[in-house]
Amino acid sequence: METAFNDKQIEILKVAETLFAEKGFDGTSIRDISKMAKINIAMISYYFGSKERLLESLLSLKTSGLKEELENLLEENLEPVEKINRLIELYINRINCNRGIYRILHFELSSKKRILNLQSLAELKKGNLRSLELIVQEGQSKGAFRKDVSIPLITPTILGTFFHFQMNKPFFEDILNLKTEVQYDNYIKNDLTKHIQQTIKALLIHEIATNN
Amino acid sequence: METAFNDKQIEILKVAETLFAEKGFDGTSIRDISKMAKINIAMISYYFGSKERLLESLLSLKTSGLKEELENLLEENLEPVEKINRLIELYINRINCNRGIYRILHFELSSKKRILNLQSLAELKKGNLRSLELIVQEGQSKGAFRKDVSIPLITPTILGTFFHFQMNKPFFEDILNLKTEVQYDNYIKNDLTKHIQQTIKALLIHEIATNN
Amino acid sequence: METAFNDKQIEILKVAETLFAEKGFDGTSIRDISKMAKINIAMISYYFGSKERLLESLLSLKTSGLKEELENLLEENLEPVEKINRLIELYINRINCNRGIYRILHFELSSKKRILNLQSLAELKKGNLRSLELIVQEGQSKGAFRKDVSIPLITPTILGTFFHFQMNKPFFEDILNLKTEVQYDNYIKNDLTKHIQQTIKALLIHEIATNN
Amino acid sequence: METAFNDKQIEILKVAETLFAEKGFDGTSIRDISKMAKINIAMISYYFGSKERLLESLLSLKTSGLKEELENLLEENLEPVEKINRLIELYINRINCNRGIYRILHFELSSKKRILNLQSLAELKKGNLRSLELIVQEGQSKGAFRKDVSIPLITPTILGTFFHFQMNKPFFEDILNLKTEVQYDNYIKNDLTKHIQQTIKALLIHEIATNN
DNA sequence: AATGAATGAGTGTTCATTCAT
DNA sequence: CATGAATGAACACTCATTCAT
Repeated sequence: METAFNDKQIEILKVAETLFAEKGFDGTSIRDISKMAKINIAMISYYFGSKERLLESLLSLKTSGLKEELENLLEENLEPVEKINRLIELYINRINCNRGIYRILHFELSSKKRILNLQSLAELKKGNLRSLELIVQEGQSKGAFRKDVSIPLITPTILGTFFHFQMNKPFFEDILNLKTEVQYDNYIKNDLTKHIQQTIKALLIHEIATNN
Repeated sequence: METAFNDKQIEILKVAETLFAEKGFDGTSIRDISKMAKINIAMISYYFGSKERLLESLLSLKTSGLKEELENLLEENLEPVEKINRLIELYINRINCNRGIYRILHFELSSKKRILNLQSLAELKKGNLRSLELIVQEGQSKGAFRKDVSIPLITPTILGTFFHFQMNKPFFEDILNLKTEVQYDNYIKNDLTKHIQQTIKALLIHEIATNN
Repeated sequence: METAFNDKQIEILKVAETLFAEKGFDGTSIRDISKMAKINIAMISYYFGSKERLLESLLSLKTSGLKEELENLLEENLEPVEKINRLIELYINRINCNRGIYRILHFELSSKKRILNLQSLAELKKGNLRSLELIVQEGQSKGAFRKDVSIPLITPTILGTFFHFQMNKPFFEDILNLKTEVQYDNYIKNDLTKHIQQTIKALLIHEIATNN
Repeated sequence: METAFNDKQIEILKVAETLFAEKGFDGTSIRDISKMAKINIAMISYYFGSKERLLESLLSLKTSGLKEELENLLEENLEPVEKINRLIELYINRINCNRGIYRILHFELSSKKRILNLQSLAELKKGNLRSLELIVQEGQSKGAFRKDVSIPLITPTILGTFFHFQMNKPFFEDILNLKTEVQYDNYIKNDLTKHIQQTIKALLIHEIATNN
């Protein structure tokens, strides 16, 4: 638990999150951050060591707690299908609150040979997958879920759907006629979440008749 | 049809695609490109005007033909479910061949306030959506597909699943034990494609019983 | 006599000496010093005022006592040639113990328009020269030494020979096959010292025949 | 022979030499150089790759030709003692023309763990030593020189004396009453050179009587 | 008396682009 | 038509020093 950030550090992290989300990691300079956070440019190196380590701090801050939330969900007394729905809700909600950072986490980082704390990120992903496995296997043993489903590919479908929507925000705002930020957020909370839940549910339950 | 590129331009575009895929748009310098393409650094500005316009050229080159392929698919005499499967195959295959550029197209660009030719990209996306709509609506009118499906969200599920898998390549190589490039590619062509087809099929066909 | 340094100051000075010797004055940051001395970075400015004044303190500390040693030597009842030999020994030994600081004293400082306490350094050098003069003049009056020798240039020959050897340490380690630090130090104490003594003796005594 | 520098490069090298001589390598910024050379700051990286490689270029430029000069000297039909005198003259003259760079070459570099082209510098030094050896050995075989002299230590005495004088310029200007640059240069050309020649000659010829 | 926090100037280097030829 | 040379702005980062406590 070295993550005891002071006020200025938190301010920097907040600004960094915003800017990384807007312009990507490479696209954001520490000058941009220091200017928007109204701190001296040297403070970033001073507090975090480097731009990359700032990102690391941001990642660890934003991903903290997810593991616990998932574990709590596992303990709850719910039907498997309901657990899946809750898991999707939890994912969407959490990621929606931390859009920028999750985009970096899942996409920008993948394309770089970064040295950074990828180990802990991989652990996080593995933990998430393990939680999902437990839920699905529970449903399978209860006879509620089909058994010929590739569990590791469920997460890409959940998160990928969300991210693709998010990444093409202007396009969807246009064709779905979402004129305000509120409308857009509501669409995510209601329609998009339901679509993903519906999709995963169908995948897990649906008896595919004969072919393919 | 301004796309009459000469040999050097094509070489530049090829190199640019590779490097953009590897290191992202911001992460790639025109020095890198000019070095790898063994051309003078000034050529890029000379031929394409700027780094951004080089990207535009690359995008238009790489997305050309997709529209026609989709229209051909629509004309074919196939069952709706089979058309969907073919469409998914077509998407995956095409995108898999142009990984780098599609990643930029769908993710990197979204986060920038770029001035570039987003109009034509939006048109492309709209065309793609329209094709999908036609297929789904055909299936719905034939009674093969459910009617309470959000068609615009199908594309995010198809492409998002693929991209998320792609972007987390090292992670999936690890947990799926894909040791060689060939194994990885085969997994995409077979398992991942099938997963997406299975998912969309289930979504479109599955009669969701009572709740939700 | 403002030189009443406390423990921390002494620790800082010790570390500074080491680092200045290793990496030069410009090449050493007060961060390096504070880190190695395990004190707060602000301590250096606090205790010494500035990096330059830290150097001044170090110089005055390290050069203290030399004057007295020289004066004691003058008093001793020795033949002039033996006094010269002892003086050379004294120089070599002393400088060899304070390599880093003497290098800065004689070389690095000369190239800077430093404001620092050059006056006291000049006084020191003048004192040293005066001691040498007294010894040589004694030898000359006794008829042991030639009279056509430029006394001020003797010091450059003594110290310059030593410094040049020291500064090209890796080179001489190589060609003289000095594999360990001990071998190197022994070479200085024995061979190099003898070479300088031999050189100065020859210069002072040798009757140059006819030409030149 | 890659050393075909154009006019601007030569201008940069000239300025760099001056500034390195004045303020040392670390003490000189490429901004200083670019400002004094009236070129854009980026040109230094453009032409030389880096500040360190600029130094390398400067070194190779300034040390070129020395080897040939020494070899020519070896060929000449002169008495050994005269060859030594000429060698000293040659050294002093050459180094005096390239003060700054030789100071870096012999002193500043020694204190850094530089990766740079130290190999070629070591070769140069070895070559110089070899030339000296040949001359001294010739004198020894002719019976003109003593045989109990450490040849590798002769160079430190020659160069060290000169450098020490040079490095303490203000001090010697003071005590030797050298009021103008011309007086100072003349002192080097005449008195200092003669002192060194006298010293080395005495060392090589003088029969040390009994003791020591 | 002592220090963690903070500063502004400075570092070497790389950037996309332009210009003269 | 093509390019080597050149540019100024920007980059991440480190510097010695100061200040509030």
